[in-house]
Amino acid sequence: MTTKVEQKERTHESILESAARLVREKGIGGASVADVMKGAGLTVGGFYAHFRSKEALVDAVLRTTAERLRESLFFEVDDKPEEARIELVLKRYLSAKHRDEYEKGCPFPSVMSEVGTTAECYRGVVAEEISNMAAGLEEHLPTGGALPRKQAALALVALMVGGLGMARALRGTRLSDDVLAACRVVGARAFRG
Amino acid sequence: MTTKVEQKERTHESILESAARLVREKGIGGASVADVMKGAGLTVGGFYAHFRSKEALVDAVLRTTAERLRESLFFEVDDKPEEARIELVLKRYLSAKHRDEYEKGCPFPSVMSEVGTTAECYRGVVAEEISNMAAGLEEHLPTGGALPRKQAALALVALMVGGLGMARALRGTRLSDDVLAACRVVGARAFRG
DNA sequence: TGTACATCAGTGAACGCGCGTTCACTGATGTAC
DNA sequence: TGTACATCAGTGAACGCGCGTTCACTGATGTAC
Repeated sequence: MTTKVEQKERTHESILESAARLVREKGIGGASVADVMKGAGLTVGGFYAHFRSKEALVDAVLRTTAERLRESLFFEVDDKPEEARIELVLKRYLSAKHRDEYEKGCPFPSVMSEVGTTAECYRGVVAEEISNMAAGLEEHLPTGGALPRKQAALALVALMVGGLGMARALRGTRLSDDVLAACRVVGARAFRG
Repeated sequence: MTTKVEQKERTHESILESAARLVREKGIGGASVADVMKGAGLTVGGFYAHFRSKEALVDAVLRTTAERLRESLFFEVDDKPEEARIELVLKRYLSAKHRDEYEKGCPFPSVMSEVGTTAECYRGVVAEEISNMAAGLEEHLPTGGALPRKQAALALVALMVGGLGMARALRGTRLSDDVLAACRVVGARAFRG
C-alpha cells in the first residue's frame, strides 16, 4: 500500500525528472513550468506544492543531473589501465550519442550561456558542480604530465563542455563531428602533458 | 549636408550596434527588439523599416561581431615571433578584460547554448563563423606540432569559447580566474603539440 | 525661386501569445471518536 | 467497525507582464512644375 506521503514523493521525483529532461533539451528559458508539469502528467497549478519556485526547481535539476553525469562518466574507469582512462572518459563525453541525446546527458552546455548572461542566480550551483566535475577528473585520471593536475583538470572541463556545446550548436553540419574528434585528441594529449 | 538615405544608413548602423551590444550582454532571448531600439535612441515600431525580423537582426549581429572579433584577435599577431603568437592570441581571448566586457567581445559564449537548444535557426551562421575563426588560427599560428593543424585549430576554438563561456558563468567566484589561466596554459601546449 | 504634392523614417498604441505565479475549488486519503 | 470531519495533492482559470510584430498616423525631406 502506498501512503499519501509516498505518493507525493513519487510525484515530486517525476516533476524533477521531467524538468531534468526539458532543461537539458531546451535550456532554462525554454523549459516552462507548464511544460514541465505536462511532462510529468500533471497540470501547472500543482507545481507550487512541490517546489517554492522555478528557480528552486532548476537548482535541483542542475545538482542532480551533474551528479548523475559524474556517475556515468567515471563508471568503472578505475578498472581500466591508467593510460586508457582519459581516452575512455573523453570517448564517453565527446561522443555523437552524448551530443544527440541532450535529455540524458550533461546539463552544462544547455545552460552555460544563460548562466553567464541573464540567469546569474545559478552561478553558485554551477561553480559547485563544475568544481565537482574537475575534482572527479583529478581523482580518476592518472598522475603525471607536465602541468599542475588542478589546472589540467579545469582546462579539460572547459574543453569538454565547450566542445560538446559547440558540437551541439553545429549539429547537422560537417563541423560537428570534427569538433568532437578534435577535442578528444587534443584533450587526451593535454592531460598526459 | 546629409541626405535622407545617408541618415537611414546611419540609423541602421546604430540599431545594429545596439543589438550587437545587447545580444552579447544578454544573449538572443535576453535582447528584446524594444530594448535594442531604445539603445539606439528610437522606439520599437520603426525597427521593421530596417530589418525584416529579429532573426535577420541577430544573424547580422553574429556576422559582424564575429568578424570584428577576428580582427582584434589577430591584430598585428604576424609581427610577433612565431613562438609568441599563440600565447598572445590566448592572452587576448582568455583575459579577465574580455570576460568582463561582454558587449565588446566574442558573441559565441553568449549564444552557444541557445543555438544548441531553442535557436536552431542560427546554426548556419555560427558554423560559418566558427569555421572562419578556426581558419584564422590556422593562418596566423605557426606550423608544426604533432597533430593535424585543422584539428588543433578546431579544438583550440572549443577550448577558447568553452573556457571564456565558463569563466563568464562563474564570474565572481574563485574558479573564474583559474579557468582562464588553465585554458591559456593548456591551449598553448596543445597547439605546440 | 516658390508652391503643391509624394515619400517614407520613425512614433506609439494595439494584436495575440506564452511566461511564472496565485487562488478558489474538488475529491480522495487520513484521523478522531 | 462506522461515521463525521480535516487535510492537502492536484485542477484549471485568472493575474500582470514582456515578447515579436502590425498598423494608422505624423511630419520632415525630396520631387515636379
